[in-house]
This record gives sequence, structure tokens and C-alpha cells, in this order.
Amino acid sequence: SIPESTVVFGPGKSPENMLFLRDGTVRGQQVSDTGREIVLYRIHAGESCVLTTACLLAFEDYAAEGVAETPVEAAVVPRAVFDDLVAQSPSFRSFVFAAFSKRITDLFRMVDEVAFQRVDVRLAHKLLELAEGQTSISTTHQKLSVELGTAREVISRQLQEFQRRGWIEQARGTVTLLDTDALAKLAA
Amino acid sequence: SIPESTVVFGPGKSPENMLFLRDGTVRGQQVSDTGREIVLYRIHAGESCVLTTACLLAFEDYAAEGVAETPVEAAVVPRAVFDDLVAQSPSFRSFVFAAFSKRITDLFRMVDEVAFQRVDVRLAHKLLELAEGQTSISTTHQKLSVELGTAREVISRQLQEFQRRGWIEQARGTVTLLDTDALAKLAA
DNA sequence: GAATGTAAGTGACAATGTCACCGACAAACC
DNA sequence: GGTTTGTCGGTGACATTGTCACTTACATTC
Repeated sequence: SIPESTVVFGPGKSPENMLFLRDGTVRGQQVSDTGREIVLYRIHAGESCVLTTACLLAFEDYAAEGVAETPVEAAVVPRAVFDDLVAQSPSFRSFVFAAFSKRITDLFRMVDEVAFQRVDVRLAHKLLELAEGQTSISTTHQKLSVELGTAREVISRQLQEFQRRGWIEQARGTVTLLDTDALAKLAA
Repeated sequence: SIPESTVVFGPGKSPENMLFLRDGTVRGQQVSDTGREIVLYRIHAGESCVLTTACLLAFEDYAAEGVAETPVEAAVVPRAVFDDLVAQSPSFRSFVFAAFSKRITDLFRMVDEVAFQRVDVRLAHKLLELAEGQTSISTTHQKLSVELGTAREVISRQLQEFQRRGWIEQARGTVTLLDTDALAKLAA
């Protein structure tokens, strides 16, 4: 069991064991020299934290970290056991390779978004994603800027523009979606 | 044997077999909806093309492609053989996992660069990388812009600025490095 | 020598990032 | 109650980068 906000892996914190999440969410993010941050991916229950952990073991000097976003329940698997499982269980093998594949394709998508997508489109997309069908989102401009890897001011301006158009309403710490259709149209 | 410029994998071209490069280079790149492109990584002799290939098999709808940058010699390994090798050979396993790790950490770096690094810094870095100790580089502004995932005009302006400072000289299709120290200092 | 295609230059403008602030709100504290 | 403190969000000026619509220069082919 891991409490919320624990740093699962990160600079100077390479775990010997592999984690398989049974419950909760781990957020993988990166901090740049300039102080800006970006969320790279999330690992949910049923998925493995192995991959990036393993990767970062191989290339130490890396400024990425994994943070428990909720309280987390995880199965701890020693490296030797992991290796045995990969050797002996075809289904475990395909699980591991699928996890690697997902991670890599997600990162492809990430590069594409950051390099080529407009911020307003990405923000609309992220709002709909965070809302999960609800109309109200509890978050700050700062947190949204980290999700997209941009600056807080940029988020503030974009949200103002969305508000001006009547698509959302804002209060301190919350965003309320008024016109999800319009947002979805922009996101597409 | 594969001739230069062959598309090794890409949209609508998912190979059944895995490739292990014996000679040559394969470039992995991505084309966005807007028409802009970016080079994601390169695979050299001794490395495996398996990974992204395998990944893209799992998630078809993806606009990434691999192109032979030089004539390529590669060993073709059927999936079943690959699976056997992973199960039976610890050294093959570690080779494969190391390759996955490298790919993922490279993509981390890529996201970081695209999201947070200035173009002039990235360009200086790329010029030094492409020069490989030589002083002359054969490339076009267009190709450099694809390397960095930016627009040609941006490269043209930056190179002009470098030239104005006496760091480089330009001719149609070539860039000559005059002051590598200055470039290295900017890149750092 | 003329036509063609690629490479590179240019200026205007839009979008995004950076900086240095300010004010508004909420919780905690006296 | 009033005050302090910290977080949250707003703002304007400016730098950097991206986009568009061209033009000019060079090299190859005909």
C-alpha cells in the first residue's frame, strides 16, 4: 500500500522491484531544466509500472518521476521472478509486450500533440477527458498547464476565451462545462 | 536486402516479421494532419526494428513510418521464432528489453526537447550531431526542419542568425561549421 | 538559351511563451 | 472581529515561434 502523493520512482529513487497496480493511479511526469513540467502518461489498476521503471534503471540520469495520484495498492515483483515469468508464461509475455507497446504509442501521440497541435484544441480535449461525462472539473489553471506542458498564463487566456464564447464557466479551482458539443467540435 | 528510401513499416504496411539490422539505418518519423513531419528516432546496425513494428501492429491506426535511410541489410525473424527466443534465451531477453528501454527513454527526451527547448539550442545541437566531427553538412533547410519538427522558415531564420554571428557558412544544400565551440556553448 | 523544379529569402501576421507584476480569495492566526 | 499568509487567477509588454503568401536564386534538363 502506498499513500497518495508518494514518489514511486524518480531521480535517485530507482526501485529494485517491479510494481503491478491493483488499485489507484500513478502519474508519470517530467520536469525540465526551465522548471516547466508535463504529464507523460498515467498507469491505472491492472496495468504495470514495470516498464518505465525498468527503463529508467538502465538510463539513470533522468528527470522523470512517477507519483501516486491516489492511494495505491500494488503487487511487488522482484526482478528475478519477473524474468522467470517472462521466460515461462506466454500470456505474461504478451501482457508485458502489450504494456510496452501501449507506452510507446502513447509517447508517439504525445510528441505529435506537443509538436503539432494547437493549445486550444488540446485544452478542449483535456477538459472533456477530465470531465468524464460530468459537467464540473476540480482543477487549477496550473494543473492544466502541467497536463499540456504549457504555461499557466496560456491556460488562463484560453479558458477566458472559452468562457467568452459561453462554452464554460469558471470559479476558483473549478471549471464547469456548459457546451460540451462545442468543445468536442474544437477538439476534433 | 532493402534499397534506400524503402518504407519498412508505415500506415497500411505492417510487416509480419521482425527486422534486426545488420547494416544501414532506418529512420522512424511521423507525419501530422497539418503536413508537418518530425524524426522520432533512428535504428542503426546491431539494433532491432522489432519494437515499434510490434507496437504498431497492436495499434493500427497510426501515422508513423520507418524509412530506410541507407541501403539496409537486415535479418528477418518470424514472430514465432522471436517468441521462442524471448522464452529461451536470457541474453536475447535482455537485448529486447534494453531496446525497448532505449526507445522509451529516447521518446521521453524527444517530448522534453519539443516541449521545452528553444529552437536555436536544438538546431545547434543537431548541426553538431550531423557534422560528426566534420565541418561540412549536406542537407537542406527543409530536412533540418523535419529533424526538429519545426517549419522550414524557422530554420532559415536561425541559420541566418548563426551566419550573421560568423558561426556557420551556407551554400545551397550545405552548411559549413566555422565555430563549433560557439555552437556547442549554445547547445549546452 | 529556355523551361522546370528545388532551395532559400522575406515580410506580415497569428499563436504561444516569458516576465513581472497585481488583485482576489480562503484558511489560519491573533 | 481584523490580520497575515499562501494559493489562484488576471494582465500587459514583449520575445519567440509558426503560418502564409509570395519572391528570388540556383541547377538540371530539354
